[in-house]
Amino acid sequence: MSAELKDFYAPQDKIYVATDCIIFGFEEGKLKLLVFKRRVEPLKGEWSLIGSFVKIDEDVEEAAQRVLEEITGLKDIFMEQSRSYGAAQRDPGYRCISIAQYALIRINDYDKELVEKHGAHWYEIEELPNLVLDHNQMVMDALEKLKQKARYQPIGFELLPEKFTIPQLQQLYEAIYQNELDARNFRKKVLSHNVLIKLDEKDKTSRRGAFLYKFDHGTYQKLIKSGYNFEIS
Amino acid sequence: MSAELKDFYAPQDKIYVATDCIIFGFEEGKLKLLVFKRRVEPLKGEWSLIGSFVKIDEDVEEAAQRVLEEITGLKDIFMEQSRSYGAAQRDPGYRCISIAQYALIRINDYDKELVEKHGAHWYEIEELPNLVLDHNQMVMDALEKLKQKARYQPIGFELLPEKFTIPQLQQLYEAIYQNELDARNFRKKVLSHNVLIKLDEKDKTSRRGAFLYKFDHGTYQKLIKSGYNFEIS
DNA sequence: ATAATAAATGTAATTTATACATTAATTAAT
DNA sequence: ATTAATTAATGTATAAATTACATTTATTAT
Repeated sequence: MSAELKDFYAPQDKIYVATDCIIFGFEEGKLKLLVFKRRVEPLKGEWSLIGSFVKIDEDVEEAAQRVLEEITGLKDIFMEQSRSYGAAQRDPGYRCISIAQYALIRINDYDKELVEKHGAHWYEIEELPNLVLDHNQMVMDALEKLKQKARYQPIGFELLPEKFTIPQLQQLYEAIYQNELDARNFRKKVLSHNVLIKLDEKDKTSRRGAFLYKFDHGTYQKLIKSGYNFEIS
Repeated sequence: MSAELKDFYAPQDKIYVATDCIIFGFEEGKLKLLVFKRRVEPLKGEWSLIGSFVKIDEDVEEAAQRVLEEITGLKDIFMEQSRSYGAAQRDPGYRCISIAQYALIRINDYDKELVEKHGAHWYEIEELPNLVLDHNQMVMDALEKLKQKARYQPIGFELLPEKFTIPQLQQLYEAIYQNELDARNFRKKVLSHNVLIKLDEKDKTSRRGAFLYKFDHGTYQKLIKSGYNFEIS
């Protein structure tokens, strides 16, 4: 058997596989990121994304969901693969590749308690501290993917409470796209897709109060099956 | 030390990391994919993407370039990460995750000779055979990424010879998008970006002959720096 | 000289995106 | 009770982009 084929049969180089979670949340009109104090040397105590090594009998997605559940107590969180980071020298400790996945979660007080127990902190995306290794790059890449995805699929709703107002939705898109949108044009556009259900309730955090809406998953599913394009702004 | 932290310090589960190459080419107006006869059991002799295990001291990108060079003799091929495949049971042999990368190469006779030596074959993308494992899925996903990318960045030129005609370019975009385009509108649009240089030569495979163009990398670089959007159709 | 082929070209109609200012509902203060 | 303050809600005109569509031109083969 040739050396080449032998390698193929019995490859010798196993590598640690990790997954790191870019956890986005939305609060007070700001896009936020959940970061953690690193618990191990080297760089112990530095800010870091949360991650885990992938276990031998575990899907990579499972590993990420496991980590998220440990931290937030939530199951079935929306998550998308961002990309993998495979540079040989990316981690000074081990040879370790990482598959970055971004998660969208609804921030609420319950989450925040759990989160604090893990020494974590919600940072505004515009005010992130330095993170260990290539984690800042991971955040930038994931944000780019989120921007892309949000433009064509209504994943933004994963970041909002079930009931939300149009101005809240606009703030969210402004935070994701990092630019301002015209209120009239925005409202026209999102309502034109007919996937929002107007409720009889109002959110009363402003003086006048704004009507609450919810996302119509049923209509949405029908529309995507018919090839409808959900471009927003 | 807690069990959790100990795991973190000395993780036990190393995993084989592979990279698989989705190699696109363009010939006779068709988008094509380079596939190989699998050389090892199980599934020996079945059609497969080409790939390799990533070596312990090798970047994942390096591994893919190494494989590509072995097969085609070409260095510095255009390549983009598609996504990773991390299901625990995806490969019946080993626990192995794979990072799929798609490559765009200019098919020519020289390549084809080298390629045939490796038991490979250029299949039209519309007529792909069954591939081993999750490789058909990898192709579908990579094609989707290629479509996305081609819409906003002129990567299609990586698939064409240095000199090409507008009708060839149109055929290429039709093959990638898998739909037909209007010749007048297409020409207007691509020329409007001012990144094509018209040459004095004609390609004479048709009776009338069509003017050859080349891509103006310099102007392109300037334009992207100024934030220009290269949407094509 | 003619026929066959594919390249090259312009315009009008439609759709989509953009810019922009006022009125309406409600609460807090007096 | 009246007024002021705040933010939600709304329409229209203009500009820009996209789409649909048919004829002429250059060249080669007969």
